[in-house]
Amino acid sequence: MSEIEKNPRQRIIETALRLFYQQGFRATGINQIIAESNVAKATFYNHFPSKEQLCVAYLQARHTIWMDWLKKSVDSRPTPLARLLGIFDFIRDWMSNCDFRGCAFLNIASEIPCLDSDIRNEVVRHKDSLKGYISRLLAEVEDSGTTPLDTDRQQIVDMLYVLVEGAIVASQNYGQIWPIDAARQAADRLVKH
Amino acid sequence: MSEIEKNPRQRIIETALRLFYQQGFRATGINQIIAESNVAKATFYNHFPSKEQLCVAYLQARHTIWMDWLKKSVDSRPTPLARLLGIFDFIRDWMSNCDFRGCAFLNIASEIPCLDSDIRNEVVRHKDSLKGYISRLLAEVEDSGTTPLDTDRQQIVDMLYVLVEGAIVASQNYGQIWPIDAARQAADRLVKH
Amino acid sequence: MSEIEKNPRQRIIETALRLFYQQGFRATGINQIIAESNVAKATFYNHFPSKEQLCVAYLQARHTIWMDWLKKSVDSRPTPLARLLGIFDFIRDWMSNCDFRGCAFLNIASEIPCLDSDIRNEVVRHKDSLKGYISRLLAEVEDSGTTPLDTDRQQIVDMLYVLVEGAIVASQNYGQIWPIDAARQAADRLVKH
Amino acid sequence: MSEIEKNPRQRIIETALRLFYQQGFRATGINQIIAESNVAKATFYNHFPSKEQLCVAYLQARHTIWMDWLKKSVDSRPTPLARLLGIFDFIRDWMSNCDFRGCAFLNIASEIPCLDSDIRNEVVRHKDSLKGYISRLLAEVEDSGTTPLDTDRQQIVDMLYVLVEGAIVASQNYGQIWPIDAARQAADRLVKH
DNA sequence: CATGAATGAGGGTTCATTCAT
DNA sequence: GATGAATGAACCCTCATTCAT
Repeated sequence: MSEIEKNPRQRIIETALRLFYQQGFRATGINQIIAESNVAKATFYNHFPSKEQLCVAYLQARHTIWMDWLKKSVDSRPTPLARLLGIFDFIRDWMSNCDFRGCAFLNIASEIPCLDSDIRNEVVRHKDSLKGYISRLLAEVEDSGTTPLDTDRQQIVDMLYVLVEGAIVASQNYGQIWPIDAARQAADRLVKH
Repeated sequence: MSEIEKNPRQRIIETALRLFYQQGFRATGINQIIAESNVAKATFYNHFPSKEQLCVAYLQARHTIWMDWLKKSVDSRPTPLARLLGIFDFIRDWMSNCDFRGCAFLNIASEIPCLDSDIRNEVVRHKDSLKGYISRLLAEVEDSGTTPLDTDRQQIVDMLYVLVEGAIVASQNYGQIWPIDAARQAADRLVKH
Repeated sequence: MSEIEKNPRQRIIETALRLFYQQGFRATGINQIIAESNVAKATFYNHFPSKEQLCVAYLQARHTIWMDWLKKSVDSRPTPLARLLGIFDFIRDWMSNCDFRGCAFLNIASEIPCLDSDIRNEVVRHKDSLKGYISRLLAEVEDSGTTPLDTDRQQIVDMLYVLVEGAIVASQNYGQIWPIDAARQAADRLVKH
Repeated sequence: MSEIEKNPRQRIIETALRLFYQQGFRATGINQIIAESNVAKATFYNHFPSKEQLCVAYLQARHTIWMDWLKKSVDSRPTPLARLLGIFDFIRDWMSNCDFRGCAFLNIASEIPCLDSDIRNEVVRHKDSLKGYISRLLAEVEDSGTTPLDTDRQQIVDMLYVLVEGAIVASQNYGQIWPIDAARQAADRLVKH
């Protein structure tokens, strides 16, 4: 099925997935989006009331895609601990393949200072979802282990989540992999001790 | 000394420090900068060849200011360990006071995907400087301790740096303090064990 | 009968009566009209070939409504003279209740400079009708009076009509009632002397 | 001096005087204005912060021009009464020459329903000025007359003002001269009796 | 060295209308 | 007869930058 045969909304979303991520929100004009989506300007505005709302739809689509990537990668690991740390292995692969562009959500959030906006809400929802996923992976580790964690599990989750964020942005900043490895090692220690 | 008496370059830098940080790079127009700097448009371009170069100067100024804040806060702590962990205490205070706007450098980097640009280089320099500072604080902890760290010191530095970045961006995302506390606790553990 | 049960054409006309009058012709978009009429876009164009033709239908509907208002008000007065001057009393009430938005027909005419258009023709027809009504009311005054007017009746009609128009637009401009009172007083004098 | 040599602001105002009057406010796009003014788009916005503010400037320029026309015409009449009624003679000439486009101020007001806007304020100022002028002309008639008016002068002024407005809009509506003559005749009677 | 005027490309959005179904 | 999708031109406005003075 050629690109042109898909419905306009889908074409717009796919273009947004590419351009918003690679160029940023403000750096990407509506004109470029409609041009590369092969869509008339009014058609765009029939589907999305504003650029901001397209951004919300973009983040929702990105959330699904990225979480699928993550889960698929994590599920391929053999043990609960490998799956938990597999988050960092996935981030390693993903960051290597995205030219170290980093997290689509944090990048957008950097451009939108206002905390209570539809866009920022979508970012928080994504991170909540990620944190929930970390929590479930950690629970599996606990269940499988002989010795229980000596710390409140939620505290460990928070630490792991912070390590994930740090790994992403530090790797993005340097355009290098080592921050992810450092985060993985730190996570490994925090979980084991 | 009234604002108007300062030299134009300084007024522009101060305006940029405010606007670029609060609004973002692309969201801040040259017109707003020159208007709030009480400077003629051509005067601006006499001092800065482009908006991008102003951004570089902005980041350089911001680097000095932020590192001074950090060091002043850290220096007030009594022990080497308190100073090392004091980084997170500082971040707590700072983020509470900046409306959770987060790191000026990472925010700009999110808007500028191209890795090899003057702006991104300035961001890396800042983070290198921060990492070096962490390294020195950790060295003081080591020197004062009875038992040496059982890990390569640079590895710990990397972990701590990643925790710092994670603390900042996670706190920025949620508009809340808990990620900083989680990072501090993780750092505490990593250093002690 | 609920709004939604009326036929589409009627719903469109009623929406146009509201929006064209309150906002103006050009300021009111087709999209707003179809949205507030709960009508599909193509349904609209099935009933009206163009926005301009909707405007014609709007003016025709407005003519009926406004003349009914006028006549109902005038008919409630006891004497021929009271009825003639009752035009101004009606305008007083009407302008007070329409937020001084003024004459729907003159407002549209202001937006459509071209004299020979369907829209402008509709405006002229309305004003001819109004002038004819004034003429009939004046005839009743003449018939009831002992002394005939010393001037050609049509001349008086023209003067009264001009006073009516002046009362409306001056009151609209100022958002005040006094021009209508002034016009009434002038009409009173012109008829009596 | 060729058109192109005048300064941009003046060229823009002159274009606005032509286009806003002939086409209307909303019907005239900024693009047409800048094209016919031979001005770059940004140059336009350097001189006028918005289309609305250009409209204000347009009305101010129009006020000066129109009042000058009026006064020059009135001043050429021999007696106080001829000068007072000369207002209608001027309107006759003016309306014949403007293709019955009518009053620039009332036309704009028809497009801008909101009473408390910069534009509507400018309209009111113009009409206040016109009414003041009528008042002064009437005062001269009174001073020269043997018998004083048996009515409060301000009441007569209001009537005359309403007649002027009615003459303009009725003539505009019909594209004919007779409403102006009717208004003149009514004014004549009101002043004499 | 400092200035205000001017630029043209592009920003996001809405317009009245037509089309296949 | 009724519909929702799609159109492209036009809307008002802002952008970073350059120029003559």
